[in-house]
Amino acid sequence: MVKICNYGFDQEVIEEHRDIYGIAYTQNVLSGRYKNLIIWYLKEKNRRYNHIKKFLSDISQGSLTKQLRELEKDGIIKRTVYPEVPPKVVYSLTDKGKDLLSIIDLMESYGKRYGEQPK
Amino acid sequence: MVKICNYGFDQEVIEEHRDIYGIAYTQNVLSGRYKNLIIWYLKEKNRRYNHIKKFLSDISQGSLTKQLRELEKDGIIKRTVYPEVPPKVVYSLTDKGKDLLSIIDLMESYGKRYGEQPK
DNA sequence: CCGCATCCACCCGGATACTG
DNA sequence: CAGTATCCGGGTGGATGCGG
Repeated sequence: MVKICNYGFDQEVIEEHRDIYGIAYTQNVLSGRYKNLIIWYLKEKNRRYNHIKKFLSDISQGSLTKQLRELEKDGIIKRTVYPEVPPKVVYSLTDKGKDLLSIIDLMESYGKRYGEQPK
Repeated sequence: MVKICNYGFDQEVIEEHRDIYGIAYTQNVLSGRYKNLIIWYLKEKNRRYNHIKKFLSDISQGSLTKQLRELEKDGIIKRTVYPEVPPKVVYSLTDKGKDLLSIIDLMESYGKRYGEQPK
């Protein structure tokens, strides 16, 4: 059994289907209830912590911070602190993060096509 | 607070960012540890239950059945039962499911580009 | 304003045993 | 072969309180 991210596969399965590496990795980066919404929200422009918080209306502070830290750790977003009082923190997409936008854009158009339309 | 799939948003947020409907919907359809791997695996050809099981080497029977049922309920895959002994069940992608392949293909190439390469 | 630390609830997925 | 039924453990996200 070979470990790939959080998945385990038989050796022979891996040899026959090498593509699963890529899928597993991306799945890992995007796994998290709010991550693709955060990335999408940073597409238009950089955002401050509180803007993201208001956007994801029902997320808790603790959860938001966790998701942001993970995205930062994976190199998807960049965190910039302005040493002011009161503090100001701005999040922006890295190049690696911007490359995810094509995926999220597809998700958006797919959902628009098949999801229930808002009334 | 307006409910969209499993998310809650303020009314004004929704009015300003209607695209979140699509993202939330697609996220919902693909949420599940193994779903995009299953869809990708059905891309090449239709597969029997046990083939999928062997492909996802470390998934349990119960989990696999649950994921397949959800995908079926969302109209992503089709389940065909051949009334033989022993039983034979084949899963295939619907058109709605095939439309997800563009997303998964992008995930695959993204992961190939940024993920750690297998040794 | 933007966090961290802690604790907790819930749900997904895992394990096991059993059927048509 | 392809499930269903049941129970259980871990991890993710929620809630709250405190701090720079």
